[in-house]
Amino acid sequence: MSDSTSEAGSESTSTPRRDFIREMVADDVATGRFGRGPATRFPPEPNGFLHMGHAKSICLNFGIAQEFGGTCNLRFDDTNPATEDVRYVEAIQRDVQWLGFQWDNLFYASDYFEKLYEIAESLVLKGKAYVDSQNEEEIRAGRGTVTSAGTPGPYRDRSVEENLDLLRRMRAGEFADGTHVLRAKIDLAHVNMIMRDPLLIRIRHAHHYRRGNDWCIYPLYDFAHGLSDAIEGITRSLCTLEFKDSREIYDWLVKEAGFEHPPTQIEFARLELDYTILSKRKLLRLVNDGHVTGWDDPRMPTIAGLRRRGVRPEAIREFCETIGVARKDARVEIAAFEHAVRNDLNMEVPRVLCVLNPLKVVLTNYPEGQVEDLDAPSFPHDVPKTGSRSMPFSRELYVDRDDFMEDPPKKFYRLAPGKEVRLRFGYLITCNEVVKNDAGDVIELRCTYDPATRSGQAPDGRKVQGTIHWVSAAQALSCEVRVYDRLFSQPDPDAVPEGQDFISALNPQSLVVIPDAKIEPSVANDPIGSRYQFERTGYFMSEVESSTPEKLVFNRIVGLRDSWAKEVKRA
RNA sequence: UGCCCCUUAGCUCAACUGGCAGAGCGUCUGACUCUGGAUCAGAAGGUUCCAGGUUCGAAACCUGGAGGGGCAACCA
Repeated sequence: MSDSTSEAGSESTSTPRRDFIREMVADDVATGRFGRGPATRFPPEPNGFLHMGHAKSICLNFGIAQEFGGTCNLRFDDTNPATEDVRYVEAIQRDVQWLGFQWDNLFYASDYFEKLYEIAESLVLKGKAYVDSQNEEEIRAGRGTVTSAGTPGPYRDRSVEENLDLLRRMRAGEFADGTHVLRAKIDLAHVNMIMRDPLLIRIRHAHHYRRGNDWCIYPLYDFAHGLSDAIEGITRSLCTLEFKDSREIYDWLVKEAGFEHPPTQIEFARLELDYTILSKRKLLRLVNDGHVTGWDDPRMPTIAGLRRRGVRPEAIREFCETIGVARKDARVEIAAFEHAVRNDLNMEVPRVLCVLNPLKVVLTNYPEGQVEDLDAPSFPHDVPKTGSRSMPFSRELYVDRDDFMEDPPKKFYRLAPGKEVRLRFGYLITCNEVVKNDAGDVIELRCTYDPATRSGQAPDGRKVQGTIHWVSAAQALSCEVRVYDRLFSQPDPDAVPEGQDFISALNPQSLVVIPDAKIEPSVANDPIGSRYQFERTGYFMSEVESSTPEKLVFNRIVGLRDSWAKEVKRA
C-alpha cells in the first residue's frame, strides 16, 4: 500500500518489488508509448464460476489499474453460444466485487459482433481473408503438421467479390453450420501453426444467451480477443502462457484492422495449486457429476466456494500478492494458501472453545449445582484487539476425546489416568477414574479439580504441561461442524494411473460432518457468518446457508498447524 | 521431428535494462511460560541444469548439450 512519503529522509526502503509486467507498464507510463493511460481488462468467458486462477488474473489486472492510475474493464468473452449463460455472468460480477475490485466499464464481446464483422469485410476487401468451404477434416489436413507445411485448399484463391458475397450470405443465415468459415489469408507454411490461415468466423445457428437467435456467425477467440482489446483501448492485454503462440495473430489482426497504438499482449504463468484443480472444464464435471454440491461447495477452489467456506477476500488478495507473477509455469503449494488464510484470520477473529468430539468429565469434588463465570479474553496477547466473554464452569464438562488417552505414549501432555492438565482459562484437573460402557468404550472421566488454581497457575508452583479446551455440559450449545479438507488426496490430481482420471484422485475425507459438537454459549447471539478460531482446532465460520439460531452449523475454514499430529506421524 | 517458453535453497517461486542471489513453506533452536498447534525471534540450507564463450563483472548475454512444458479445436 502507499506509505506516506512525508516521513523524513528514509530512501524508499520499502519500494515494492515489481514483476516484469508492472515494469513494462511503468515504462509505458514513463514513455507515453500508447498515448493513453494504462488500460487493462479481465476477460472471462461466462461458462463457469471464477476460481483461484482467475483471482490471480483479477488481482493483476485490477491491481495494475489501481497502482498506475489506469482503468480496468470487466469484459465477458462471450463468443461461444454453446457454453455460456447469464447465471455465470451474474456470478462473475458478484465474485469480482467481493474480491474488492470495481471495473471501470462492463463490456461484452457479443456487443462487438457487428464491429468485428465490419473488420472481417475489410480484410476480405484487402484480400487478407477468404471464405473456405472445406469441411473440418479437410481444413485440418490442409494445415499440415508441426514439422511439415500445409497445403492450400481449393477455395483459397476465391475472388474478393465471391468472398464478400459468401461472407454476407453467411451473416444473412443462408448457410448451414460448418459449410463455410472465414479464414485469414496468411501463410500455410508458417512455423507458427496458428498463423496457417487461422479461422476467424464460423457459422453457428444457436441461441446465444444475450444475442438470442439474431446472430449466426460467431468469431473465434483469436479473431475476437485482440480486436476487442483494441476497440476498448486496452494498452496491455494480460493472458496466460498457453496463448503465447496467439500473440502473432493478435498483432497481425490489430495491425490489419488499422488501430493506432494497438494493445500488446503479455503472457504470464497460469496458477496451479496443489491438491485441487483449476480448470473450469473439470470443475464443471465435479458439479455435474455430483461430486460436490455445486460451484459454491466449500471444497471448491472457486471464489464462491471459498467465500462460503469462510475465507476472506483479504486472504485471497494477500495470497495473490505473495505468489507473484512470472513467465515460468508455477505450481504453488496449497499450504501457502492455507498460510495466507490463517495469517489473515489470526489478527481478526475472536477465540472460542468448541469441543468437536465430546467426552464427559465429572468433577467429583466440585459442588453440585454450582456455576461460576470464568473470564476469558477473546484474543491472545499478541493480537492487538480487546474483548472477552465469560464462560460458565460447572461440575459436568465436555472435553475432546482426542485429549484423553487411557494408555498414553510418552510426551502425551493431555488427560490420562492420574495425569493433571489445565483447562483453558480455568482450573487444573486430575483424572482419577475412567468410566466405560459394556462395550468397553470410555464414556466418562471422573476427575478432581484444584480449587486453588482458578488462575490456571498452581500456588505451589508445580508445572502442568498441557492445556486443553472444554465447555460446561449444561450450558454448551450443540452444533454441527463440517470439517472440510483438501478436495484431492494427491498434489497433482491429474497424475493418476493409465485409464483413470482426476475423479479417482478425489479425497473421500474432504468433508467430515460432526453432527453434535459442543460450543461455549457465548456465540449464541452472534450473527450468522461470524468467524472464530476454535482454540487448538482451527478457524471456523457459521454456515450462511444452513445455520439457524436453533442449530448452528460451522464450516472449518482451515485447520491450525498441528505439530502433535506430526509427532504422531513420525512415531 | 519444426517453432516458442522454462530449468535458481529440501519444496514452491522471486531477482527491473549484466552490479553483494532473496521470499514463503518446510526443518531446527529459542521466546511468550494459560492455544503442544497461535504469535514472535534466530539459525541451518546455493557449483543459479551441464560445457564452453563475451565482459572489469553473468542467474541474466552468445554457442552447444541435457531435462521439462506449450502449439497441429469451426473451445477460450
